[in-house]
Amino acid sequence: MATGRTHRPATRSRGIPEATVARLPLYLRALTALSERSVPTVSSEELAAAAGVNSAKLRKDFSYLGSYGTRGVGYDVEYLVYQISRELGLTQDWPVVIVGIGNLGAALANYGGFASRGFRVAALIDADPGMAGKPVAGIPVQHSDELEKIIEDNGVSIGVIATPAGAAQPVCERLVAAGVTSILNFAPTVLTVPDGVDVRKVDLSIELQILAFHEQRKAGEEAAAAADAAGAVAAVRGDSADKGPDGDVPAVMPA
Amino acid sequence: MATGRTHRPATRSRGIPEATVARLPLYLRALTALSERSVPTVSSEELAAAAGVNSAKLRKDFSYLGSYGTRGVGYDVEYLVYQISRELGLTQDWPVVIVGIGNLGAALANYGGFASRGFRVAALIDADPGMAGKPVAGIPVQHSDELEKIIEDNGVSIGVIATPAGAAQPVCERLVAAGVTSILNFAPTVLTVPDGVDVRKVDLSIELQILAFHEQRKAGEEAAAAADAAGAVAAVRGDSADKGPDGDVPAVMPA
DNA sequence: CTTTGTGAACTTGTTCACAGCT
DNA sequence: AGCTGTGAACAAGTTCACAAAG
Repeated sequence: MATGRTHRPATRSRGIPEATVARLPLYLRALTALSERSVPTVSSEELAAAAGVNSAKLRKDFSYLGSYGTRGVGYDVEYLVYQISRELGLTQDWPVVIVGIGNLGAALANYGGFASRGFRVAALIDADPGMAGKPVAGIPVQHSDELEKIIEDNGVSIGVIATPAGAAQPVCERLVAAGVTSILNFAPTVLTVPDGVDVRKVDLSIELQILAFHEQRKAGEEAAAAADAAGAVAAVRGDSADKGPDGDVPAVMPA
Repeated sequence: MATGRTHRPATRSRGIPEATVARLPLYLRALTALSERSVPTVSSEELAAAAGVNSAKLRKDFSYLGSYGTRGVGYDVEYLVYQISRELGLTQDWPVVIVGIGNLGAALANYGGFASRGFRVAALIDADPGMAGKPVAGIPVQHSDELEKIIEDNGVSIGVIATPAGAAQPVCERLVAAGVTSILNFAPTVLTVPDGVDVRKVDLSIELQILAFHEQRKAGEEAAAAADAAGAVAAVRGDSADKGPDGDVPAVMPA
């Protein structure tokens, strides 16, 4: 659909790596805190520490945006706040709808940091007619029949899905059909969308499972280290595997 | 602190890439759905589609776990569910505490998928004495004075932080001091933790900002494409930059 | 002398394409 | 014949280390 966009202004080719984009909000938050404390300038070292990354990465990230620092000095806080905000598109404000006003949807609607940075909750939508009209976070819930009309009237392009898993895909399709092109999905499902629509997912149980993996690995390392120290062979856990490599037995190679 | 763990059992060196680990929960979810529909086997192609990845990636991911498939046939659903569960550490169950029982904490406590897969909410903790004893999701909230005792008594190693931003770092430190080594952080702050402690963060406003970036880029592309088509030069947005490269002006290079 | 900005080296992750089993 | 498992090519992301700028 899009015309071939091969060239770009000579200045700086608009190819900010995805990993960098994902960190800009982090930098912006750290910078905003500095700005509130009226700190005028900050070095890559200090800012990196505040954002929890290393300074080389931060400098490289900023280099994709342009040359915004002063050698020997650092970065001007206000100026960087502005540049990053603009880069992220936060100088305009984005109306957002939240669909599915259960526990989570209500929590999201109440979330303060929402309105602060360029986002405005344009509507709360739920399929339960009993919810209609009830105010949540000061905004009356509307019935999902109104979904298309709300999207169009408010020019909404970002939708948040906080419905049960089963409802997510149909809701997603209605949002997209009505003109939404970015979706933040809290439902534990894979959403299928047409090209040109962005989906990001937030999934509690996936995050916990990743933590469990590392937690288990830590326990294994400990056991192995202990066995190492004792010079003993660790006990074999009884795994009922009938093929594939053995279960993950903490074995020890004597030095 | 850890003993040098350089060797490993000859079988299959325990080095599952992080990116693969992050996808295992996705595969597991798809497989569980198949299992519930009593589907006996599945091909990499089918499973990949269900998990929203491509089949080469899925096969490569599985190859890190071992050779669990059958050529010409596919993967045994039940068997894979078991292997992935074991790999993720979900065959044991993990007691979890949630600290900060506001809107979000309550929503998390009520989240069903929590208990289902190896995780058990061992306690809900809040700093407000008025909350103490109140049941949320059937579990009585306990006061934060009890935090250390709860962690130790229940052998909790995973903590979820759902407090306001300001409280997150102190809470984090108490959790870690009491023995927690994995933290899921919902507060919009960077947590600083000692080595050996894992932190994962879930941050609504970061996700929205990333979406806004892409949304803005889409709008720019559209405008540029339109300008292209018209053979006209797009209007210059009045940016008040005093240095650095120009604002992101959609310029056009005439062929 | 301090701190940025960035090529170049390195590491991690993805995709390709096909040999090897069943 | 069909589908997995995996080396090899490729792409993305990170870190190093230092020249250039103030």
